[in-house]
Amino acid sequence: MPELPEVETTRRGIAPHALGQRVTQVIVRNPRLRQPVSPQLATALAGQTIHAIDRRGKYLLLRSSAGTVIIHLGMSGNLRLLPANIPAEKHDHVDMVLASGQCLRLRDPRRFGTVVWTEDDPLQHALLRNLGPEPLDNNFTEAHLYQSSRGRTLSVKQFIMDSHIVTGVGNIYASESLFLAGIHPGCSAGRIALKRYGRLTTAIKQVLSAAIAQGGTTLRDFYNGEGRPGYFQQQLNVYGRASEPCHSCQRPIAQLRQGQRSTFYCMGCQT
DNA sequence: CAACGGACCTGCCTGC
DNA sequence: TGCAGGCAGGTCCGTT
Repeated sequence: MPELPEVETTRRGIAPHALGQRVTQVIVRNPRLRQPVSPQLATALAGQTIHAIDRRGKYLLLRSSAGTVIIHLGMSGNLRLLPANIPAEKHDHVDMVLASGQCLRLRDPRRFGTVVWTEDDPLQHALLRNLGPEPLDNNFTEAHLYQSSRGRTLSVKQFIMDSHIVTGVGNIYASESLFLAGIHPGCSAGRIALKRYGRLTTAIKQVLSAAIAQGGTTLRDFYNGEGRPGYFQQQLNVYGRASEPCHSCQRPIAQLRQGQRSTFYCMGCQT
């Protein structure tokens, strides 16, 4: 489900209500996520105060003085803040109850998400250590994409979806960014010139920023920390628009399959 | 090392 | 109505 804009939207939604709050209780109803919920989470986090909520790529970091909860929402997860007395539903796997009477509730039907506890520097955790630059930071540049793609034969779409190259760009925003940059998703990453990577870098930053401003993209089941959907789907140019007319040239949007994922692009605008 | 397919899960939609 | 098949916003792992 969530790419960087949806995770950032979640972070902004929960931060005002959760920052400075003490966690009174942690309820783990089902620890069987893609990797098991840390067994020590409930004991370690209870009694701690959340003093920062950060994001690294698609990971959320709930920081306390004793340690950090690292959360990934997988394909289908959401993290919402709601009154703790609202009954949990089928796929509500983890509650972090706050002193305010609200709770942070993780719902994840497919259980591809992750909830782990670490007492070390979370940025050095195995899940985060090798991530590429943040796409909205100044150290994400065309030079980085250009240099790290030399000698690579895979498609540029799969290349920018590799979190070790740049983190946070998922299936929707990869297609959208390539459309904005005018680059065919099947181009071999290693054969793209520096100048084109300049356009792609700009496009990625633009698309992600615009999506954050709209509260993310809600196709099916994304809701932010306060339970509201995003609106960026109204501005999608190619994703999910197979055979509909291109907003720029009117030719029908094409669809193909890359690495078991659907890709959408315009045959006229992207070369 | 890089590329690729498969694995992990459930829900929803389509078509027979 | 029931059932099979395919698809879905992510990432890791094993094999070549």
